[in-house]
Amino acid sequence: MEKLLTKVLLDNATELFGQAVNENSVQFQKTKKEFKGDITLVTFPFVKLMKCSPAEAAQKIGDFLHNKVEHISGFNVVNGFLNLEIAPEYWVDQLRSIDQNERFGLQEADSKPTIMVEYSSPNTNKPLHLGHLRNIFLGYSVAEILKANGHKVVKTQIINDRGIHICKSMLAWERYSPLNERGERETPSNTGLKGDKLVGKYYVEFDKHFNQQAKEFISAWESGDFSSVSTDVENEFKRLSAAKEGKEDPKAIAGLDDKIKDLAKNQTEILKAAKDMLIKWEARDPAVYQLWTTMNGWVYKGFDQTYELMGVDFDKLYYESDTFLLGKDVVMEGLKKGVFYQREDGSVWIDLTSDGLDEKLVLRSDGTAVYMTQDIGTAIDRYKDFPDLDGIIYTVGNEQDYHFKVLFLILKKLGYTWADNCYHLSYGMVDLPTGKMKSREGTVVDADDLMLEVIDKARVMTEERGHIEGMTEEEREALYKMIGLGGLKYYLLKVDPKKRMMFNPEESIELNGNTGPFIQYAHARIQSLLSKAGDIGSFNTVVINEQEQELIKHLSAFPEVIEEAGKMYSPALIANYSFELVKLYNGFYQSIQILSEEDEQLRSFRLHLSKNVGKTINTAMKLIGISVPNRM
RNA sequence: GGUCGCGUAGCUCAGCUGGAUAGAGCAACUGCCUUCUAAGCAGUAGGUCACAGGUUCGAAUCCUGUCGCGAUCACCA
Repeated sequence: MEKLLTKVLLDNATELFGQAVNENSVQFQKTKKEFKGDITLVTFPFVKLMKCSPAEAAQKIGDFLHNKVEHISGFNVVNGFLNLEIAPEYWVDQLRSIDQNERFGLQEADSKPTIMVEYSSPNTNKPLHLGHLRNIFLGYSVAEILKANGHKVVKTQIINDRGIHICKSMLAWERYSPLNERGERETPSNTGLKGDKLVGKYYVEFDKHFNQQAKEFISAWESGDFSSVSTDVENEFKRLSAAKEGKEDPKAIAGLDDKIKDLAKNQTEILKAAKDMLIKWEARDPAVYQLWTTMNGWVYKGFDQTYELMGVDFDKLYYESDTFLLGKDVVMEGLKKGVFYQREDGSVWIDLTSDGLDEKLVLRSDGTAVYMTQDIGTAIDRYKDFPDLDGIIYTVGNEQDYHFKVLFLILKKLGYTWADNCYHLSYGMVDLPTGKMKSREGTVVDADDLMLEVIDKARVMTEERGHIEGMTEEEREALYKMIGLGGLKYYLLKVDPKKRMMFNPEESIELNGNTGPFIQYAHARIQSLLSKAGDIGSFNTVVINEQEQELIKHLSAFPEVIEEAGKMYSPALIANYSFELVKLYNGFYQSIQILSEEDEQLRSFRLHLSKNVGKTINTAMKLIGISVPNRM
């Protein structure tokens, strides 16, 4: 309707305004609740052209549209705002066409270019935590939203399966894992621990010894004992300690203490051992490689379990161990082309100062790759893997904003025009009421624990309410899972992804208000209603009330919401839309009777309306990865 | 210190490509289940949109500055 009205105004601009007008000056908005009408035109932009007061302009345009456009049944003017009223029959027609469209809101599948969405990039030395949950749910949802917009989507994850951090877990496991009576070290099968948890446990174990060894160095140094370190280290320690003298600012002192700690850490035997292991790994040392394969295997099994519970999947997996060497030749080519430059020590850099950024290293002086090198190579590689790829979306926290800014800029400078289609889906960190999540302080919320907790909470609360008689044990378990995870996903996705958010454990398992279960409940009620109704018949002419009209109006907006959510990469728009829809429906549901309505036409209309609200809830929730029950 | 982001009700968040009297949920308080699922509905109360300027017919929204919070600025990943 809005498009139609805009077109009518533009087509008749000369007659109305005396000259052609820019499309941007035609501003429609939803009519505010307190005024009569459905759609409102802001008339201020036309006042000058028409050389009259806003009220007169509105009156004139209102008269014109009223006569010209079929469904405009009336209008009123308030403060220069033209509130247009749309005939109820128009909305009834809208409902009919929504009803006939099984894929309401969705664009034709695969009608738009292919987009890759990378939405998980776990390290294999630690289990997944709450931050990963936001990341993964967000990326999964955006992938689904893009599909709904007609894009072909390749879901992917990059698995960080190599590097010093993995070696740390490996080393600690070899050194500190107790042997059982059969002489075996701990494994997932002989401990019953999930593989990622077991490996994570040894990463923590490494850190413990690591810190202990560093501490020993520092106390030795503080007592003047430098017997086990080089004079360079000795001098550096003395320099840092001297710098601390006389400093008042606790932050500055803490910074220096950190540097001292790093210095000590670098001297530890255990870190050196881990580094040796990494070198052996890179040389494909059979024993190290074997250990690496085994332990990563445990982790993947653990991750798979977590992903399954989360209800997410991937079309293509990338492993860093396969890709970490990529990009070097591209850098060498870029060097020849003059995109990069080489310093005396042989390291390769790019100067981005003219773009307002810094100089950035892309190859170390020893010729090895850095993170950036790898990312350049990997991106190019992905376009080789998927020749019809149009863009890549990287779902990564906003702490890496700078990295991606640089990455895309480099790709562009290297001449890859598709760099413009790469997008960093940057999301804000998740905070806890107690502050930031810090692994060192043990305040990290484990993904598995959290999911089991919300499911358990859903169980307790569902049993309390007792709508589950007659359900099998399996059905009940599925329901608890649906509600618990629905609540958690909704909680994490309802806020704007770009924003830092607060995770309140209490609120995340709430069932009332703006929550997943609230929306699921509405769906269950609708299904219950429909199953009691039997044949829902058909309707021709009905007189609908304001609530019904508002509901249809809101339903009609669904396709645009999906489109907007796709453009903004924002599941939050879908969540908020759904919440509004359910609030409107609940108001309607509670204020009228449906099954006992005597007017057959009206009864049928209301059932159709309910059915389509249910259908839309289902579609919308699927887009944010949430399933909806028929009973709860 | 440079760069980027954020600051809206007691709490958590919408609204931000400028438009009417700034909206929800939670928490608090009032009502509503002999009637389709009360995980619901109706209502009351709660605001210097961090602060100060500027642009505009009109600013929570755009610009500048100040304050506060966060991130980032590695031959780490």
